[in-house]
Amino acid sequence: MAIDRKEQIYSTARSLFSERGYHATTVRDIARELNLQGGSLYAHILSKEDVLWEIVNRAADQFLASVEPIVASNLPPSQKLRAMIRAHIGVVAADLADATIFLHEWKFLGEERRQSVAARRNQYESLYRQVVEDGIHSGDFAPANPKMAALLVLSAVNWLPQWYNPGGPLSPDEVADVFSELILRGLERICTA
Amino acid sequence: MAIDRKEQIYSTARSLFSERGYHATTVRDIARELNLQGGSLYAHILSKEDVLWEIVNRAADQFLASVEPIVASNLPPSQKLRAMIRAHIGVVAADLADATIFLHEWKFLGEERRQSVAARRNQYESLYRQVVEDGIHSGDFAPANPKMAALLVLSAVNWLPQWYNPGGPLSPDEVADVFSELILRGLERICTA
DNA sequence: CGGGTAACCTAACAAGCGTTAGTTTCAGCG
DNA sequence: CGCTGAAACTAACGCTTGTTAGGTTACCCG
Repeated sequence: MAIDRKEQIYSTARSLFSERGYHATTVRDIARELNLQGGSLYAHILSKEDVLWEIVNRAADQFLASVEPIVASNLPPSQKLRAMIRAHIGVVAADLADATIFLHEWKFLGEERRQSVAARRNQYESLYRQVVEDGIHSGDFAPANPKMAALLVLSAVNWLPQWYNPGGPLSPDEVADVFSELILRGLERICTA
Repeated sequence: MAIDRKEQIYSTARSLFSERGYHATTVRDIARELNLQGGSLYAHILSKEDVLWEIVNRAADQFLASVEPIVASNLPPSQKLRAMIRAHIGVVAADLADATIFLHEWKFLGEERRQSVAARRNQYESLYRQVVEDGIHSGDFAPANPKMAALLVLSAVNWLPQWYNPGGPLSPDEVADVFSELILRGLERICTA
């Protein structure tokens, strides 16, 4: 049985880091979950921080990879935004823990690594900003404040891990569609009888 | 000079807990900021967790107190929602640290206290849900999914502490108005030429 | 002036942390 | 069978954690 202990460690760490937070999770906690002694992990990992680093980076990869092709496509802005929200929520739903760690626990990396993650997070957010700005300039969107409009979208998708339950009544795509509709068309009844 | 050391401790803890997180902040960190020794704090506090408890509870008070009178008023739903968003952002802007701790660090309280906070958070969120549902039932809002619509509003206000800078170009009220407009009227240009 | 008290310091406690070194176990293979 | 290597264990390291006990300072009130 070619069990990959390293991956098991990452997987366990993902659960615990996202549940309790990085600092409240000890190396021995992770080991216990795998029926190991604390020190035994160091046959597979270099340090606790390295584990966090690997998890955060993989999550960043997932989010960026899911959204970049959509930005690069030539869909109209509103379709792009819908597709991006769908893609993002798909990634979140596939692993809530990854998303939580990517959003919150990355702060506990060392200076250098933290900056690297901050850059990728900014990169991700700027993709949303870019689509919103394109939509406003092309006239597809109302002449809103583009920064604030992008922030509204990002707020919606970034807050998702705090409440979304994959076993709940709405599928990831359904959640995405409802949010897209609300963001694009608004809540107030102004155009219909 | 009647300096209230207890309040100074709370204030320092607020900064540090919100910057580094509860577990990454040590009692000695707080003391150092006040030119004290670690143990000296215990003349004023009972435990580190008690400090967190006090901070979280005060923040919960602030948020609830700012929004409850609006819900109880007889404004139309859309005006209520605008006023609530204004009130919330006002509280956030008055102390970003409080908001961050209220949203994230409360999880590290002991079982009993954590449940008490969870209840108050639910109470707060249900106020928004209630206003949205009223608006939908009265016909002021489009017949959207009320849970999701409330979640969109809550996402926007809950994500605020992550990006809002009180020294930035937009005043709290301006931010609130822009968000209100976007949420109520939507981003897409559908009713205008 | 003198006694009390609140605030602080020093020093230490037990427990827990991330991490390392040395040793044991055991399957795979000549 | 005996060797090899990986993977686990035990045991400890140096340090930090939250917290406490006991002594010292300094100020208020009679």
